[in-house]
Amino acid sequence: MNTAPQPLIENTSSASDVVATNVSTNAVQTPAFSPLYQQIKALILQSLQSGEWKPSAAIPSEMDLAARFKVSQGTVRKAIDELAAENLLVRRQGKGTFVATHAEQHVQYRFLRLFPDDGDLQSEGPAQRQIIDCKRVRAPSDVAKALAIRQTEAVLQVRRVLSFAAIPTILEDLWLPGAQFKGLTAERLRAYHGPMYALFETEFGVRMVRAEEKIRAVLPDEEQCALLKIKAQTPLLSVERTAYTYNDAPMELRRGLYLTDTHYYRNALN
Amino acid sequence: MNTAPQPLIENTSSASDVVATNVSTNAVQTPAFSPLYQQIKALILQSLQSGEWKPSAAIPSEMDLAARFKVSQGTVRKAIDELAAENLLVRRQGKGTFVATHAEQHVQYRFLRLFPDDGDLQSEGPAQRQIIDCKRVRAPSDVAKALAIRQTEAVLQVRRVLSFAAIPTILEDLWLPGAQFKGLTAERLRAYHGPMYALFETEFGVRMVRAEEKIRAVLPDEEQCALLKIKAQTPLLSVERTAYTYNDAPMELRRGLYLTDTHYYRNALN
DNA sequence: CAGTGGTCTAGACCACTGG
DNA sequence: CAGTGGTCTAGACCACTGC
Repeated sequence: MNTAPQPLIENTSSASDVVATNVSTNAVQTPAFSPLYQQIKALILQSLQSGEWKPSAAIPSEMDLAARFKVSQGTVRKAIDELAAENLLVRRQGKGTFVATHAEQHVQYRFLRLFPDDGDLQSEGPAQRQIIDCKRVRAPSDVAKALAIRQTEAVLQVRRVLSFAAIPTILEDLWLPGAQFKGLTAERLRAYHGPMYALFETEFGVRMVRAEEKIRAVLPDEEQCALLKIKAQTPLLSVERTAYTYNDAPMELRRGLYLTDTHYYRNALN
Repeated sequence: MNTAPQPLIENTSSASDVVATNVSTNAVQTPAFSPLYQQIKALILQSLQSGEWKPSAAIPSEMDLAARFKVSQGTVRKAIDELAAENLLVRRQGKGTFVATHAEQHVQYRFLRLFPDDGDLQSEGPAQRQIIDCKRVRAPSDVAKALAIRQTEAVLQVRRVLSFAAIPTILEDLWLPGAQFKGLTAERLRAYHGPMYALFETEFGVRMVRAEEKIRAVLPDEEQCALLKIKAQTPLLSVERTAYTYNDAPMELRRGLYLTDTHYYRNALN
């Protein structure tokens, strides 16, 4: 289990052999000072990314990690604290620290901010999902740009409709890099029950870690009206999401149209 | 400067006189365990709320606070860490810890999530502001509910238009509880240059700490079209914001209409 | 009861700021 | 140079979980 202790960057040699200190390079004055706990954080991140610890599994205890990295428990703790704050890890007192997952989340749909006007939660039950299409295409230029791939590369394009209480509410198009999602088909999407991002984790080893959304108000075209069963001139929320895995690598572009007659997009500002 | 040490709740008497421990009440089994640093956090919060430390001023050093509260520096540190994470305090290494403010913010408009399509920042210069109206009215029922006041109470209603590069982009109506904002007039709003929330801080001692937004897509009515100088059937983002001071007390209801032709609402998901 | 995360302390040293 | 926040350690004890 325990791999060999990883080398830690010593910014300078000092007291207890691994204490971080500043190093004044003569080169381009980049301070480049990195605290020990940041280095530990990076090492834990590596293990997460490499798949050493699978989603929903427990990572080693703080004491174990402290021994492995040859630092104090407090330093490991601070590293884990940050990773937990970023929703990459989940701490559970008395049990351990676990790799976060999009499945078995207390709130299904971690990234979906649409809520019904009345009932507080998305407690109208899970959305009904209808996969319209799933095909392999050459990446359009805007998609290629968003996913940081070349236009010559293939992407998977999925179109689906989500309904709440049998009312079509969300029309989504999403694009995934073909390289990472070989073998994804409409059938597999239909067969899977649970969040799509959970399927990505278990079937393709791709973990969506964060996302950015650009929101606009738009009017739908005829095709969109038909799919959402709405009349023309119905204003819709256009939600363009770019989702990222580790290392800020974009892995999904998603364009959603949200019907906001009986739902609203909720956002908290701090 | 230093007030007398505040009493700390001892969940049980233990080692060093103020260590937090669980107390098993025989009453309704509420654990009611509160770590020391949470109590310290609450005390700091009190001082912020009472105005002991003004916005943009420095609070006492960690060592001073530790002495004042009779706890270790580490405990004060953890309390301040959380307050900084909630944007109530701002830490500056080598200088001190300061009370956060809506003025002199690195990004003006802390709560405004609208960005231009091209230029990354809101670097098209500050928005041009036009105060349309500022009047005192009896609180409509929905406003009263949002502000947690009675319908019989007076509220200030402000209407304004924000323009970017001379293009009207945001039409906002906002309601403020009359009790806290006595003497606010259109003239004073026009005279003040800087974020409105900064004016609230300096002139009325009201600090907006967090907010929640409900976002929808809507079509404007004739009056709104005229104010924004757009043609009918232009879809707009409807952004309804409730802003809170300390203790989660709602202090503002704001309804904005955003033109998203050349701007978008940006949101980060973690 | 052992093992895990959570809190608290005391002390040392580092990095940054400003006089 | 003194003062501030930032990092790191070592050790103690507490709260929670599950066997």
